Amino acid sequence: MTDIKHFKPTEGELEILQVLWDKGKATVREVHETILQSKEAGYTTTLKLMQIMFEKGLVKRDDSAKTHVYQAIVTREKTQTQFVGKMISSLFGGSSTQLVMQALGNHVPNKEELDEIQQLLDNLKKQ
Amino acid sequence: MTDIKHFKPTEGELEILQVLWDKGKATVREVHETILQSKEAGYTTTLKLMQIMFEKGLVKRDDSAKTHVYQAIVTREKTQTQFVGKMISSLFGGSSTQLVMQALGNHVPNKEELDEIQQLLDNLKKQ
DNA sequence: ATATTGGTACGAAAACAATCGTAAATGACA
DNA sequence: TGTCATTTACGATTGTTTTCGTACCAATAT
Repeated sequence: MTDIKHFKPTEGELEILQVLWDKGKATVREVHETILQSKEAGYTTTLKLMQIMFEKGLVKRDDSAKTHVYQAIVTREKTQTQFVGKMISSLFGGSSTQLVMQALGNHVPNKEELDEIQQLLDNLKKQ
Repeated sequence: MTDIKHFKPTEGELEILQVLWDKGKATVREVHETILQSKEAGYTTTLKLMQIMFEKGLVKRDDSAKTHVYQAIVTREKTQTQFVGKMISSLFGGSSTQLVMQALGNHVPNKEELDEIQQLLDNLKKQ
């Protein structure tokens, strides 16, 4: 039995993960600069949050140089699955189809997206 | 300009809303009993939460009798839209299609569901 | 009448998350 | 070497959400 607990990232942690997923690796400053583009935040706030994420095992870091370089440990896919699953059960009565209908109904995808979904749908039908 | 603020329900509030949406109307006890089926909780905890939701305007209540009867004000649909939207932007880089793919890929819908989605897809294509 | 039962109100504590000020460490470089 | 800028470390504060104890109230049964 492994001792790995999988925390659900908080909202603030999610913002940081988003940046790390995009960039692959990033320093606190890089993450902070990115986050600044969409909201007010103090540098040490971001730093502290990333330190906490490190303690939680959400990210790893290379601290061989003065400026630490962070990297996400939890994957985007796993986190998406985690949140989507939670949402389906807490808000869509367990029906993923309901969620799909909601998402499609409220957004209006373009042709490429429609084709992509159609393709996935065709694959599912073949089983 | 209306003065209506739309709060994002917390996790605990969501559990209660779920019950109210299902039942239409319910007393604190009914909500509490239902919640007990899936997790530990004290009665006054549920009560307090529902009182807070009342103050926030998430629910209304009939307090003409000793035992108050609660009812959701926010709709399931609006709340779903709110959460799905937030999730798309915070976890799927703004692409609802990505969310749809995720949900479908991880669940495997049955034939009825597939047909339902296909139908919606067909409608979208006609535009 | 009074005890019992089942309900509401409410304040306070506990748990969790986010923010920030300040100190100490590190490295660049005049 | 000594100063400056940058960074990490960390504690404290603030804000929010959840939990719960206790008081109080109303209806009912004894």
